[in-house]
Amino acid sequence: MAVRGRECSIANALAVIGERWSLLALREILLGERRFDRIARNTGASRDILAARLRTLVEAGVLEKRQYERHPPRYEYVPTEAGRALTPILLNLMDWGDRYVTDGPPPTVWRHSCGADLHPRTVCAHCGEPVTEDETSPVRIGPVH
Amino acid sequence: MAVRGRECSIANALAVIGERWSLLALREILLGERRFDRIARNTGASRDILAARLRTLVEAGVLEKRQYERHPPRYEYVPTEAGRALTPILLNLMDWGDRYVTDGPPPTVWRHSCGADLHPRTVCAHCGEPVTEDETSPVRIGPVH
DNA sequence: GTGCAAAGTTGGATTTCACAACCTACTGAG
DNA sequence: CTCAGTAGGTTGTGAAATCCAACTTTGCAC
Repeated sequence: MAVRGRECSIANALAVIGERWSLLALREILLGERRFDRIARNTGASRDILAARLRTLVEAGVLEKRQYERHPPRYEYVPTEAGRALTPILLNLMDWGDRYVTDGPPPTVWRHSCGADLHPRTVCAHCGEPVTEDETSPVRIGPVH
Repeated sequence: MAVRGRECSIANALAVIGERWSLLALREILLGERRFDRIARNTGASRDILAARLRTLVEAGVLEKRQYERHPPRYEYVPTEAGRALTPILLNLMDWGDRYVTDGPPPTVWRHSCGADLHPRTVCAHCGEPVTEDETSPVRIGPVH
């Protein structure tokens, strides 16, 4: 898709969710918000840009636009499976922000079903050991165009 | 920091790494590239924007700019601890892109030190169980300004 | 018939971005 | 000595995206 640069699923993913307000809109939706006005207020995005981003996300299959009222027509945005699969990314992003950007205590805390406050850890699906930079290495890299 | 919208470490993180080319530059650096020209070519970013992004990342403490040659002055960019801590986010992003965006096989494959091809899984640091949307819930949410 | 709400769209000013060209300071080839 | 090449940017210009406020549409409550 990308005309230039390395062929890479990170670039492809960012083409879908990498615009400025996309991930914040998805954060609100995964927090349970469903409606345009509330997503706009809670993210701070301007309404025209938010409308464009939501349209992109629907076209990409990350969100579904559902009519919940016929007269007058009213719509809500619900995450698809692809949208729900972004939860780990948002939690890792929040954790990184808590550690390295936000001053003071974390503004938002999540709880896991086990009862503990949720701190995400990314592990190798095969062996279960944590993934850190020195435990991983690229074995095949996408070509640069 | 953000004038409006929810107080949230996701927004704070995106203020640092959410610009269009920042994560792709970090991808190259975590793949081992260190030099401006190679990062520019491999990402496809224009040189002026890349220079601005790298400056932001250095100011934010994600990268360190190191002089490796005095005459003429030459610099390389190396990740700090905060930069290396982005590895799980990039791997999760790549995995999501592989699954939901990229057509065909994954362009880039990583290997974990255990020997297997690396597929990241995000788990609860406390109990080790996978983190999915229905196993998590926000318990305290940052206020909206 | 006035006010309110939801879900956007429209117009205009501002800001950012992309692209090519240029600059500085060296190195190596001929 | 001159020319090409490399590294790491900066500058200028025009195109594109963004921000903001106001407006629209459809219905409901008073």
